[in-house]
Amino acid sequence: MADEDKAAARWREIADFLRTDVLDGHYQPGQALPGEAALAHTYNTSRPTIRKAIAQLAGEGLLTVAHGRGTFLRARPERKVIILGERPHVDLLSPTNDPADQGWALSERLRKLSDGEAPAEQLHPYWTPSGVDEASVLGIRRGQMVAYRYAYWQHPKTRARILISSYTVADLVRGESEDVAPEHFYSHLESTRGPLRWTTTAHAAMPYGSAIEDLEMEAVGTPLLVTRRLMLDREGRPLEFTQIEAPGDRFEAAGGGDDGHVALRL
Amino acid sequence: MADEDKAAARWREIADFLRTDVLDGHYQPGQALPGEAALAHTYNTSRPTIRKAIAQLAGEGLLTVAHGRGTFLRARPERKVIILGERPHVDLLSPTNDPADQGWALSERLRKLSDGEAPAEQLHPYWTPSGVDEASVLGIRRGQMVAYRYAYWQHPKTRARILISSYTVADLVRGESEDVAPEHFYSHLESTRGPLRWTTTAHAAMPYGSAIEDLEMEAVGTPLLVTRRLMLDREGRPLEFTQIEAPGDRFEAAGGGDDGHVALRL
DNA sequence: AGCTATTTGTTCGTATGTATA
DNA sequence: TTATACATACGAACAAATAGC
Repeated sequence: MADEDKAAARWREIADFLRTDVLDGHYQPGQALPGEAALAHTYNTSRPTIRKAIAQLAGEGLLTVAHGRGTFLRARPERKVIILGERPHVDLLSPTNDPADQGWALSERLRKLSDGEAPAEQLHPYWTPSGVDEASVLGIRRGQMVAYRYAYWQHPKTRARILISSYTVADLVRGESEDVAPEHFYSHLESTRGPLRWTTTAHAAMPYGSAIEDLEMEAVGTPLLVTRRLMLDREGRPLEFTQIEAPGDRFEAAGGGDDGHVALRL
Repeated sequence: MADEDKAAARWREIADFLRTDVLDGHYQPGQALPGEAALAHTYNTSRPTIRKAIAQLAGEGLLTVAHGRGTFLRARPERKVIILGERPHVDLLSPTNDPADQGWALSERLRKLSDGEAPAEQLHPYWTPSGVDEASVLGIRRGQMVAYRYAYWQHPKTRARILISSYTVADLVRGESEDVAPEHFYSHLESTRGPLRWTTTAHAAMPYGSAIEDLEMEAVGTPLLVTRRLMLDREGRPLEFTQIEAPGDRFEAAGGGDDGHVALRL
């Protein structure tokens, strides 16, 4: 008897209503939606239910919620392009590689983090045991040592941030008497294991932990775009990889060969 | 008196504890975590708070929650590769293009959706006004007509699904007397607007609406990997784009040129 | 097949804290 | 300072899915 639609949970219905409103252009980017209490009244429900619906849309990247201010339609920024598969394959983390050459700056956050040291010091490698991820990509046992380098870069105009990191199989750059200097990693590997080959991939994942703050991402609704360039020796064994982690709402990866309004070659 | 640290919300603390457990390998992929009631007791809190913490980790892609069964450590499937920037540029949605040639099958879901019609009918274009997204990519006014084609493909072995869709500026494939047949879209555009150029990009976004079910994605914690190939005429004007939407935990995009265990060329 | 216990899902009410204008 | 708006938290009740007997 005139039963309502059926299964759908109330918060899903409401999320659907709000999503339709948003996609139909009822709100302008940046515009505030009615408050939670108002919405609860409008839809004749409770605040927790409204909050669940809003959380859903925030998780879809459509809304952002600001404590004490309100809930807003999220503006979609233009995406910058990260170009992949381009030669020559420079070491983006070499101390001699200046981000300014690429139109980027070292991130403020990086400067703050490296309080006791000169900023450039950050580009020196950390010798550390490989985690499950790095080990899998490099085809080594988990725990085998790698040289880890990283830097946060920031796009001066948009202030968008990226994290560039590199993992090198430690054995290959540790001499018996003395380690290879990081600025010579690539040339050393080329001469000892070359000719080198490269493959580049892009994938997406959800960020967590410090990555969210380090890249200044919205905590929800923004995936991480990971562009990864793997260096292989002449026999196809992985030696190193450099990856760029970037907020998925502000960057895209492009195959080489087009004009490219941008930026960065991996 | 002996107040705890300070700022952090209780559910964040608990999420951090659980995340640490997961990343430290306290659980095996697929293994069930303690129930919500048990966790609430363990952490001396309420079930809603536990649920918030679990929802956070599910949103990070670490856990999956199954109604009536429990909460489980999410297994990370191997990623299949979508190759981009490769020639020749075939029309993946031409009726003459058989998914089986690429090692794929039309998705079961597509068959079900096309109940009244033959499955191949789905590859016929829908003439429809462009939405904000398509209009922006094609550089046309929102609402200007486009030819929309799509197909769901499924990888037979992994059962992973992708959505391939294409938007063509309608004016270019509508004759005065008769429309261009979809299997001749590409050759028609080549002859009227060629020589054609192409650019390919990949980006990430959060899925919503029917995409989640259509691609059989977990509702939370999985971004969408969108690989998009844009066709440009000799003057650089966009004519068409084909995009592949794929679950971000099961696919990655790769620049052409490597061996590739794979699949599909865009 | 059916029943039951377990587990997660939904919803409400309520109270209090914190950020912002 | 005050008002508004979102954030956190608890308790409770019932619904729905699942698994085991």
